[in-house]
Amino acid sequence: MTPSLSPSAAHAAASGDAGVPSRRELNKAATRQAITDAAMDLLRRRGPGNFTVEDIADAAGISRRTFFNYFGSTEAALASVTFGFLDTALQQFRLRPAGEPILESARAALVELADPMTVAPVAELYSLGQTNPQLSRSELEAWDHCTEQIIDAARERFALTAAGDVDELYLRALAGSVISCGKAAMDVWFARCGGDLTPESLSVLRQLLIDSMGLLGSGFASQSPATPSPDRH
Amino acid sequence: MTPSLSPSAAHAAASGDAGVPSRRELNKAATRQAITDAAMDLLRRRGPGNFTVEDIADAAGISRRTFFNYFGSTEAALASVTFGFLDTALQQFRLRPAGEPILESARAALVELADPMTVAPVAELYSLGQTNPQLSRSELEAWDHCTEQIIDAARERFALTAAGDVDELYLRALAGSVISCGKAAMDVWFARCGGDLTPESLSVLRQLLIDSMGLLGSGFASQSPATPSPDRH
DNA sequence: AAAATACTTGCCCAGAGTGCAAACATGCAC
DNA sequence: GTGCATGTTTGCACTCTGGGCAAGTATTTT
Repeated sequence: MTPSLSPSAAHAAASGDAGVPSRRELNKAATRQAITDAAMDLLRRRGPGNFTVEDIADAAGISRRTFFNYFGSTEAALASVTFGFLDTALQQFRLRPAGEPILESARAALVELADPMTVAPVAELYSLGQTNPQLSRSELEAWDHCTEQIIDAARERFALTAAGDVDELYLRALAGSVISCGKAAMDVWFARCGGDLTPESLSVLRQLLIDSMGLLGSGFASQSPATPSPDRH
Repeated sequence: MTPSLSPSAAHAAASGDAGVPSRRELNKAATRQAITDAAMDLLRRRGPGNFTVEDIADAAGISRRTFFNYFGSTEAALASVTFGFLDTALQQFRLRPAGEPILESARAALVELADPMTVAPVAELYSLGQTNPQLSRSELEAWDHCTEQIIDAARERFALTAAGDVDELYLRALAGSVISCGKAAMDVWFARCGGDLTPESLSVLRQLLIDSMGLLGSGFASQSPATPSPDRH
């Protein structure tokens, strides 16, 4: 099963994304994948903190030095899983129509995450890394990186509908809150379902994500303290 | 020159907080402080990434090994500054009356941060560490830690007023959003005022914090950037 | 085929982080 | 005070990280 790489198409490579992936690109992607696979496997079998970069490199069939050409640390290799996960949400967000209320777009994007194929690696990573500080730190970084990207995406969207400058505080506070709520939903889901991937469990996750966006959209008005609308000024 | 440590009071030491601090506790606190001071000083003078743990230890007058008895890394030593900063906000939050709307409590707690003595170290750390990934990671961790503590504080508060179980999703989504909004306000402030500590700059920060809580309380209702309160300067 | 380019690897080195045991400081009882 | 128990610091030795460099190997271009 050789990849379809006709000589006539070869020149189109190296450009980056759309064209036929060159041999080099395929190799790099394969190596990258081999590394994260090996890392996940070791994480599963030995637990966090009980294996070295050299172990990963050996398992992936590359040298230790090459590992560092791809990732700066064990955690970075594992976090690439979370990055992929959050990129999924981000892509969904970008696909939403520009006129849609932004929280609705966020809700739609987050709900896409409650899919077995998408959430499985992250669920596993989460339960395994729960105890490891190094790992959690990388996870935080991934969420933060996603926040930055949502800020960009939202800024672009607002630039279309609004004339003047966009309020940076609005953008950043909103993006941060959306991500925090998504994270909260995931946390509660893990606590409640333990990363279970059954349809019922995923439906719980989906509902939690929807609910968290609902809370955000209503200004957290509901809960016990009787004042729904905080009078500012 | 012995500190007022009467024999009758001596037994109360070593318990943790309120009693007369023992000699050991004083020494440890002093060493801890010496370390973070030395670390901040080196950060100022050499820039992030241009000094080692050994440099810090030398400057603090302790051995490298002892440094690691106090902090797990250079970044951890620097992040203790941010921890202190966020603890200030947390204490303020805990002091608010239990009946108060929670977003109002959060607003009040955050506004306390816009104080020269409190914000100065963090402003410095922020501007110096802006470029350094290691450092930002530790900052993220500090904010996350604060989120966890706010969750606990809010849970306690709700346990007083509400009878049954408290909704975990509500708690976590709210706490995360509050922290995200506080962070967003700080980010915008740094971008706008560059960590300046003049009264005008601090008043901008105060207003940003207030505005971000307003946004949160209103569910980010205004989609157009025209509505939120105008920047003042 | 040969030259240009990109990727891999081994070698080397400074620095991070940690277990251990000896030295040292402090607290407590007599 | 003396002496013992307990907590803290330090040096030592060791493994692991992370990255510069140059030689080697694969891929692409001419």
